[in-house]
Amino acid sequence: MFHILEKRVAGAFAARIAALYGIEKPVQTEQPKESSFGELAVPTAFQLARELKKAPRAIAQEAMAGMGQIPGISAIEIAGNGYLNVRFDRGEYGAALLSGAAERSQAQPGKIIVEHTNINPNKAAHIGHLRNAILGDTFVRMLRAAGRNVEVQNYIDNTGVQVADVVAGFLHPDVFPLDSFRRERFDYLCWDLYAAVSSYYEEHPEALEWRKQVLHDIESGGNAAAEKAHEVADKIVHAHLGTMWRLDIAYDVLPRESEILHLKFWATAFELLKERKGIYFETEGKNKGCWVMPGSAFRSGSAEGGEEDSKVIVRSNGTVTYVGKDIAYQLWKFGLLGKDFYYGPWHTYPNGHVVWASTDEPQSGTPSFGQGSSVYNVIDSRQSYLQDVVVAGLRALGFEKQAEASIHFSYEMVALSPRTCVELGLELSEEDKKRAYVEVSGRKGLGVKADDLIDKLIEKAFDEVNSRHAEESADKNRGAATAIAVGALRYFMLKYTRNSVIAFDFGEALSFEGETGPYVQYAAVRARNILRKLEERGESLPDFCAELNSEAMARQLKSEECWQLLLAASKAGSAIERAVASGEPSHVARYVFQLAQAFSNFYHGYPVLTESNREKKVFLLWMTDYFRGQLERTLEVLGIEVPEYM
RNA sequence: GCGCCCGUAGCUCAGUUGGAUAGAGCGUCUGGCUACGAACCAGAAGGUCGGGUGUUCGAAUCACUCCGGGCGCACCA
Repeated sequence: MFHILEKRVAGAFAARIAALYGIEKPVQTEQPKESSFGELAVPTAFQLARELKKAPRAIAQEAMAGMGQIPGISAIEIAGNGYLNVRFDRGEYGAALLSGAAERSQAQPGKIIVEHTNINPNKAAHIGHLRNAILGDTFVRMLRAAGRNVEVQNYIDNTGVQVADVVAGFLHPDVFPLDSFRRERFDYLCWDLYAAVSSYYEEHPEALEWRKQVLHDIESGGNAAAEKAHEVADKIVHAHLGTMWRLDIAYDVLPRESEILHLKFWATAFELLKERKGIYFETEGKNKGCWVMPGSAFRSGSAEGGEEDSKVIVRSNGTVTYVGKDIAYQLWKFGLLGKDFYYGPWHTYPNGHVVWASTDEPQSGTPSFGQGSSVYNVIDSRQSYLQDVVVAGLRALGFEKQAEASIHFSYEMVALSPRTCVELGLELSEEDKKRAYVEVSGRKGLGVKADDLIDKLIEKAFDEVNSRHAEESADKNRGAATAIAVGALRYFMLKYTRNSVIAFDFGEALSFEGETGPYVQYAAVRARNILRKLEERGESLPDFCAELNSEAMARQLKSEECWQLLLAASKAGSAIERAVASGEPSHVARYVFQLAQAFSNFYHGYPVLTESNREKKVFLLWMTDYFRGQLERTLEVLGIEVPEYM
């Protein structure tokens, strides 16, 4: 509701300024420094001061003088040197919230593709992958809440070197006897095997021949290595989908590299790139014999930097690099390749949603994917260089609009705090101990597995729930504990802004107090409890619309404290909209925490059930119900469920 | 060497894109449960926004510079 008035006020001032000075400019609104100043502040007079060569205060006066009535606004005041402070009509505002006016955002045209997770299918997922998937999934939820049409893709590199390395491990049981690994879970076995193979390569560089051979076998197909590669990748993808589903993360389609190869996506893109001179054949220097993209295409600063800066797209042996395939894939996402995958159902989630995977066999009656109008690639910031190359590829082909609509949704890595490394039994060098954090490494097997972390969180939450609800069954308590664990984890990954490095620390991640998911869940649970207790006392929820008109609202909202609480609760839409605009899920997390704080204040300040004044009691019950709804709705955007009790 | 990111309370981080007196959580110290559940609430202490110069009505935010840290810059992905 808040953002509707925000827009209305901004629009009214913009129109006024256009009429007064002939300046067409969007007007910004902000939160006043003090709540006593009003609900919205308009700093526009300051921004116009230079242009108009006038004192801000004078501009503010002129702007206000001819301003007609704005619906829902009770007063506008000039403050300080030229702030325009706007006050809402409290009664009307409350009544509008009660009637639920215009809360649904209308659908927007075009499809947004969000690609996230993208884990190499050769080992169990770790906390770094969790940040990617949680950020991506939450961004998807934010977009959908804002009325956008979104398709979720999870790209599977099932033919790459990482899979090949694990396959090489399986093919050499003499060197890597399977008995020497923990085998209760396939993805965990591969985790250890991958680390073992990687370290074996370090000591025996000649063994790298295995990798080459396996990659070659995978490409030609119809042999033991190719067979094994399929088995490994498919099993691991299922494991990853299972891990992510624990966190309520699902996908629409899994485009796989094997089909990009078989369906010759690259060959088509290659022809286009050659034809439109996006890449050229290098005849001399270190890149002799390769097809390369000049550095000037994707590096802003490099003035004809020469071959040093250029990026090899096709190797001298004729094989294509990952970036090359990525360009083809990106073209497909926009529907620019002139080719499509075939699709087969890969997995059906418990809620009935089907995730499809690409295949190279024609199928009938399958849905269509791709054809996006904009594309978000959720990839960590270390790969920004490669993302720049992909975008440069589109640009070189003349797809300027699509290049603009290709967004690298980047985020910083998750590292481990030195303390957590010690807890994991990892030996740290002296210099690592002094660092603020230590980088995770799949190759070294250095990291925290996603499922282990989730298990640990559930275990701890289970203890907490049990200590409070010994009367409930273990099953029910485990259900609540799971919701709490997921809430804690998702919130932890979302509370930081994207470009802040997370130094993962067990102590912090396992905390359920303060700025955490469980704190917010707790607020929602308590709101529900009030409403439940009402029924237990034999009363029923009043018909709010019948008992509260705008006069009653105005009377109740004269209380400054109540008004501020309600105002805070009504800002969910505004918070989500800002978060979408800035592409920053942490803004939503921050908001929901403030929302929970506001409710906790309300909870302590106003005994609802024992209120003797009928109008006030109805009003307080409505406030409780409104808070409950806002908390639930916003948590849903964060992918956090509210347990029955906790 | 070049490019990107970061430096804000003891610790971990926000700061609505240049706005009014810089905010949270944790930790520390005080106080509050025969309860709409204390996974909570109230209060206190804690700051040269890394240093400097500049831009203007106004800078944590923009520019330049220096210091300190991180990450990239493969015929790996």
